[in-house]
Amino acid sequence: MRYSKQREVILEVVNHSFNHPTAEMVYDKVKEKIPNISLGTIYRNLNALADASLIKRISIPKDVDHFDHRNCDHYHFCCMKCHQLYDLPASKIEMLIHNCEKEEQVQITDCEVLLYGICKKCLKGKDEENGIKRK
Amino acid sequence: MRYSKQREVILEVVNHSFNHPTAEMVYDKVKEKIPNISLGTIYRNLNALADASLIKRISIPKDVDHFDHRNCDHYHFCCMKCHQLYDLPASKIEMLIHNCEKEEQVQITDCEVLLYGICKKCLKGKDEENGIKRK
DNA sequence: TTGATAGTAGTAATCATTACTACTTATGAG
DNA sequence: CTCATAAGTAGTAATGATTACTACTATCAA
Repeated sequence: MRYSKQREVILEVVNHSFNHPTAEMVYDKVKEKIPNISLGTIYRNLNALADASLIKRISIPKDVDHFDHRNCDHYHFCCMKCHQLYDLPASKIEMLIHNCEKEEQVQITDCEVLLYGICKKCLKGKDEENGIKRK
Repeated sequence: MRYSKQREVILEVVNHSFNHPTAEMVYDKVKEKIPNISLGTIYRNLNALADASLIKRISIPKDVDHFDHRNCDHYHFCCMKCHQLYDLPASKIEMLIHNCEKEEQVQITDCEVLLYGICKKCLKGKDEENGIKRK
């Protein structure tokens, strides 16, 4: 993979975003630095970066893909009321993966745990404060 | 939700499928019993059944949605080589969910664990035997 | 330096999914 | 039972996120 300014900025934007941005959201951020960037370039590079395991792609039912910087293992919680996506700390996942590799004789390279429910805010009835919504 | 023959057959097809069918695959199966069923009817009912928690929707990166009968808890393994989706038995998930609810003060209603890697068959170099492929 | 080729902007095409429309069916109140 | 109402359906059109295409540009190894 050869260097490009566009890809550098896209990676930087994802790495500095803590809201699991969609391609569209990355597009808006990158446009601030490269105003004439093409949406196709965003998609192509997000896919390339995810394939190269430099970022992570998160698929959520009935929603477009989100992307996430790839630091240490963690998992995700999706609120079914405000559709906000939250990070949750990893703890038991390593063991789960290890067990699975042994018992099923597969080789696991990646893991996505998605929990669904109602977030703390919405449980308190403060859902109207949240920003990110599903279409 | 009112009775319809179409929805009954769709639910029956999903419940008797052990290959995590897509809407298209359900469509093909249902057509054997109701030849003039509409694809829109399949989508509408799969969504209704998933919303009513009678079946489960599985979202996989770079793939269309799959559906699954909803029996006891289990999780999924997606082979990155043959793109086959496998069931894996649940074991540690309950604990993980319980911990998370306590620590994060959220209410969890559903859980999807997706592991990625290479399946047993593909590790043995028998990938050409597999059927289901991504676009 | 330079040429092969990966990357890009801009636009058109794709295709899974949803919306729409006119018709059909389930079902519950009378 | 019967019949009005509203949920469901088939068939088709529309949507919209994503990808493909094309002509141009930039990277970088030799």
